[in-house]
Amino acid sequence: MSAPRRWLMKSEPDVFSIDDLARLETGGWDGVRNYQARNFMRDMAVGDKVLFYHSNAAPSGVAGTAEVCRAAYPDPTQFDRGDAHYDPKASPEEPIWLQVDLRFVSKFARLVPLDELRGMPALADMMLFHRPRLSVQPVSAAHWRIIAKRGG
DNA sequence: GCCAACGTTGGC
DNA sequence: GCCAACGTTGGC
Repeated sequence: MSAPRRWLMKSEPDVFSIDDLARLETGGWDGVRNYQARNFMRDMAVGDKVLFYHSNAAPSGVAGTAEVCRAAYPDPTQFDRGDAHYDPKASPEEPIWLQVDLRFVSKFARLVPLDELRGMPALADMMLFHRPRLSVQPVSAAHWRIIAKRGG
């Protein structure tokens, strides 16, 4: 088995925060409606490590870590007419959107804010800065170590 | 297959 | 809440 890969996944803390994941222990990452983000989730395996990023927050930044506890499967909200993420083009026979489930691992002693990440030359090629709207993205082991150290 | 219009993300 | 960036849709 290959070493677990590393990812960054964004969530608005008003909707679902690191504290919510800590309380629930596991959570489903549904509602992703972007093809590139979906494809990254398709590549995930159980045990992959995830930086939990708070977006649209004050401040935004990396709040903790999680791990993939269930590999990609069809996101049921795409079939639910009453759901904000309903997709009329999807069907149970031909699903379009995927989700993974995450298990809480750690909450950082301090949130590592975006502007701090941005100020670090060692992180300059993070996808976070070059694909600012991508909500699921890979993270190198080196970048992971730097960020986790900052989080305490 | 181009590209304008539109909708959404996410920093601030 | 504003709005820039950018992904997606749809007319042609």
